[in-house]
Amino acid sequence: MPATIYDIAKKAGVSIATVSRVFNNSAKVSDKAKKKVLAVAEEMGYHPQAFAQGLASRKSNTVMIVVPVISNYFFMEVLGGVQDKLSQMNYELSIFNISPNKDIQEQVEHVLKRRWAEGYLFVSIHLDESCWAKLQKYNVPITLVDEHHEAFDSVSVDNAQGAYRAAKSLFEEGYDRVAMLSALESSKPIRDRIIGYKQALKEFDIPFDEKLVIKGDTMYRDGFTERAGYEAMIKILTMDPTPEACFCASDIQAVGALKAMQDTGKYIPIIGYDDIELAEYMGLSTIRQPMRDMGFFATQNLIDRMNNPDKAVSQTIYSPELIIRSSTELNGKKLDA
Amino acid sequence: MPATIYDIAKKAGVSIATVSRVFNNSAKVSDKAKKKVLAVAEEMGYHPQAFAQGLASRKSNTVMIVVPVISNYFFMEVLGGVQDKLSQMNYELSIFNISPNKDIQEQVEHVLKRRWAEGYLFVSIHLDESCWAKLQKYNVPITLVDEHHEAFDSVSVDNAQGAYRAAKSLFEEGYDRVAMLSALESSKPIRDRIIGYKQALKEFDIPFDEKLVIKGDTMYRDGFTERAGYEAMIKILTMDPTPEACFCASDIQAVGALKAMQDTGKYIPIIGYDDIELAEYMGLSTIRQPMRDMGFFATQNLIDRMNNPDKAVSQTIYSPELIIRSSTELNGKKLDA
DNA sequence: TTGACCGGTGCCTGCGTATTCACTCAACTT
DNA sequence: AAGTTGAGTGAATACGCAGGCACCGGTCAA
Repeated sequence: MPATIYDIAKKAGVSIATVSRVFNNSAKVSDKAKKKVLAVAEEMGYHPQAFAQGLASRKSNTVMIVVPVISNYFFMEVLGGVQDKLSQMNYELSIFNISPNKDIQEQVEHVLKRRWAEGYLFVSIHLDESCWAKLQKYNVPITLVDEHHEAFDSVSVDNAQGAYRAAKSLFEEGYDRVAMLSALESSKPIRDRIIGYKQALKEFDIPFDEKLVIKGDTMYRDGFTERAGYEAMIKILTMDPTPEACFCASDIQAVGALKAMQDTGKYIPIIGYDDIELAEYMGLSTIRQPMRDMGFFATQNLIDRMNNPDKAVSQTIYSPELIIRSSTELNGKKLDA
Repeated sequence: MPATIYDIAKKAGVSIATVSRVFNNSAKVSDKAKKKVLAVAEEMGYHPQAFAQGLASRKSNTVMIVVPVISNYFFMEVLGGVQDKLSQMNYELSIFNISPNKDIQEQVEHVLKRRWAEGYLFVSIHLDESCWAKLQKYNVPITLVDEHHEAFDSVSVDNAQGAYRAAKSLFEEGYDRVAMLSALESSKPIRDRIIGYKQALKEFDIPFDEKLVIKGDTMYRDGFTERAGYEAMIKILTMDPTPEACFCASDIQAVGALKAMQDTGKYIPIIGYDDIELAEYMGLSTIRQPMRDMGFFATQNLIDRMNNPDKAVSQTIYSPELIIRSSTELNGKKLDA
């Protein structure tokens, strides 16, 4: 059996209160007592038990990330940023993976009710209005990442604007028939990006053509996969007439799209979305989302709220940045990559 | 203030014991009492509090992953597998990120002492013998992923063999001067892969040339980055004589290497390591590690041990698989990608 | 000398739950 | 009829720790 605070107290000849103080740097403890306690603790391999501390202090020092898909570039980067901040602040990190098979709302509420963490980071969680309203009642610090709601702190990127910029850059190059390589439309970012795409169309007085919004067939990860991108691009390239350029809903899909172009030997300019690290090395033009920064900042924001529950709700919206590389420079020519 | 078990008990006209039983499906509770309790709980938004449950039951139902680098393809895939298993079993997931700035051993022990989780998954944690010995004393379920030690359950891939196969395949193609695009040698997988590389050299009676083991200059993430791969490949391509082929220590580095070849216009066959999803779409030959499976299996293994602490220690070693794609087919020609 | 003050310390209770044990009451046995 | 079961229940305690409060001894100023 692992040692408890009582064992340490007894062996060190002090009360448990003193042991507790030593481990919490709280109040004053004489150097002598402190050293003795630490020595005994070291000897017996003691350290306060997280759960007991949590219960007694009503603090878990834990932030929980609630997220639907874990194996995903966007999340991985956000996670990196979150962790950067968390280790600065000495907080624990838990991850709750929403299962797509069960009711999302129910799962989210269940997590909040258990009160495992002091603060929650909802990453890419999209709910409808009534659900958000219910969540407010829990009165728990929640920060949204990649989503936006007036009742919660949020950190997001303007997806419509990103798509708008991407599409616009292609129209400006003189392409009229610009396809959008899409993904599952149940994904909110996709819906927003389609909005941005349409907005650009409108600005250039080009009628919206439903047939130019294409997605793949495999809908694993909502269609944000290389495979789905490959499939979609094959469809695009076999259209008649072939679209002149393509805006992809994500870099990952763009990778598959590039492969499809190689395999078929037909090339059109494409632009991705995200600016994952690979994009630079693939010469992929894209829309940059500061994913890591978003994770970092959202975490900071969340911790701020945990420490000050009454502060005003803040909405942080990053502007997506257009990054031009070689994948949009070519024109009917083979990609030099 | 959130409701407690007492509030529910009082309002439902039963004792707290009964409420507890309802939420734990333990023993027998009359249907009538059960329904009443659930109704009241629903009404008051009650759910047992994780920390109190944990303290009282001495079970946290939590698995903790201990890992040095979070933003990393290998880890992301492993994590996906872990999560797949965990959600099947209804376990919580925590992540502890080892900081490179502090003493690893100390951090690991600290984590174990707190007893936050019931089982630990050490991913890519490499310690020396005396450290592993110390960890045994904690007598806590630990499963190693991407590492191997006789005292712990482990799930790993034979890195030496993987590198051996990669190098061998290049030698068999007739190349003699095969460079190894390496990374930080403090990384154990790197050391093992160098061993495999040397082993292949030996088999083909080619003397080992230290100068052919090249790494980049940026050592962020131990050198497992696109950038480091790019830098290293530039070095390789400017050597005189230029190596005839190259074995890369990871696919990510290989991506950078491919870019370097494009930028310089000099191409040599290369082979990567990992088989990340992208590799297929970049035509990158590589050594496949079943990362997701490893995560899944390791988790299963860990949970087995949590339920049966006395079972025999098991070492699972996956055999890496050689995947040939276009990046090794070319010969002094431009990559068709 | 007295009283205020302060660094240190221990006792005790509370945190919200699981669990043991004894108990009740009705159905069932012989 | 008395004894035997067993499902269902509640009181009490344990879990390991934090924190409030009281207390103790010494210092310093009045």
